[in-house]
Amino acid sequence: MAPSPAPAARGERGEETRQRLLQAAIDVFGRHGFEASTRQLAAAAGVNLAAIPYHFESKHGLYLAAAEHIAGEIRSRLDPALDRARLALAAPAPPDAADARALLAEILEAFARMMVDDASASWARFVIREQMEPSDAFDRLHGGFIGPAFATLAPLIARITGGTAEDERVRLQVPRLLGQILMLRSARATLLRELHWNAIGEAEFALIRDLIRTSVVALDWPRPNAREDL
Amino acid sequence: MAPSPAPAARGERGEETRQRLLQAAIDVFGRHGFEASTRQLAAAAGVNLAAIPYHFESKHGLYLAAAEHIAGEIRSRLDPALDRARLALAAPAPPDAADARALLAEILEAFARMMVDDASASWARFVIREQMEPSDAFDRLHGGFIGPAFATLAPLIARITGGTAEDERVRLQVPRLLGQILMLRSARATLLRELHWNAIGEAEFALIRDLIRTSVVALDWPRPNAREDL
DNA sequence: GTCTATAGTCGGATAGAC
DNA sequence: GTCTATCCGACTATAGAC
Repeated sequence: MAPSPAPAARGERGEETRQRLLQAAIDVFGRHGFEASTRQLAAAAGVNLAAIPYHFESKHGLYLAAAEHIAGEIRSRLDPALDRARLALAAPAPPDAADARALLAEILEAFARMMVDDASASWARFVIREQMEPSDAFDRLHGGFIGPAFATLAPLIARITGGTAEDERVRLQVPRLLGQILMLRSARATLLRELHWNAIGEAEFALIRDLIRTSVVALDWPRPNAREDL
Repeated sequence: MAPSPAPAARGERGEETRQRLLQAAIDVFGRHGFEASTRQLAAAAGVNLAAIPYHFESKHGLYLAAAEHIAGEIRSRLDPALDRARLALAAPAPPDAADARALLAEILEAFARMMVDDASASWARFVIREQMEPSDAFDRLHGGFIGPAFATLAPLIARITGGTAEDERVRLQVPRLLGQILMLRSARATLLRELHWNAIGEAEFALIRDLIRTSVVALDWPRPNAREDL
């Protein structure tokens, strides 16, 4: 019944154990899903098995904590680009289509960087798992970063294509654009094999970035207000 | 050491048990990954637990058999559209850009149908899992349908955008286009929540189809040979 | 706060009756 | 071919020493 003690009440040693478990949990749960064993988790973290129920109440508690940690990490990576867009959208003079395209391209590029980064491989797996078969952890992911990101992207796209941020056609562009970047993880094995890549380094990322920019420019085409700029 | 008997040697009852296990395995493995328990699998199939090692040697053998079955199912769904494209590409007069666009749109639409169909939910989960964390089952998926599909899509896109099927920029378009459809599963929870959909029915699919067609038309833009047709 | 030891349950695979 | 019964190792969680 009694939850684990508040972080402030814990010593430094305890806090380190907590952090190690959290990091390991993201990786191991990402790879194996919730079915991963507590032994696996404890071994990966290099801590004792009994530390899991002590710090997180249960394996399930650790799972939820991992989801929240992921949301925080992702938000910190996307917020710089998202905040620039938020600022522009809230300004008295909202961005024109060209400005909106530039802001959007920046956000998508930050997202792609994340999908390519090895350090985020485990987060991405965790999130995609929850997308396909949501558990109660999905609420934390959605509230933590998915919802806020969507709320910024929809009006940004509306500035480019016309229409409003509530229009279904506009809103559908958000997962469409993100989906083609998400494939860097959700179709990674195919990508590497068919393009004969061993990994996604800077040279490969340059091609991906070009593709993103092109798809942003193509957003309002074949609509009449398409432009060659950006 | 001795593998399970050849299908022909098995009675009708045995063959039915085998099929039930295969169907259940695709669903249960898709949901829970390889960590799903044999008891879960047997219960879902409505057969005895001991039938798994009998028919498939081991849980792992059942997993591989499930991968092969999935490849066959997906191939049978995509082949009608893919074969039309193969025929056109092999013809003495290869398709022009407009024809290629129409063929491509058909293939992508068939793929989207599959991603939306409830019956294929379990296949899709299984495949995406293998993409993120490939096991030896991925080879069967790749050989079974991913490789052949890629081999047709790359030259088809080359006819639209210019360049050759070996060009990295052309090849990268394949996972990009498929990725924005794959999101129907890999980002399904977000899609439903943010668009306030309960499910993806015919009305919702119509919007998705429009988006696919638009993205095919936009493929060779801002290149000079973009056209307003299709 | 972290450890070892252990309780109680569930895992995959098999043996042998039918 | 299918079943029940069973082995034995791995599982989560807890108790209690330190």
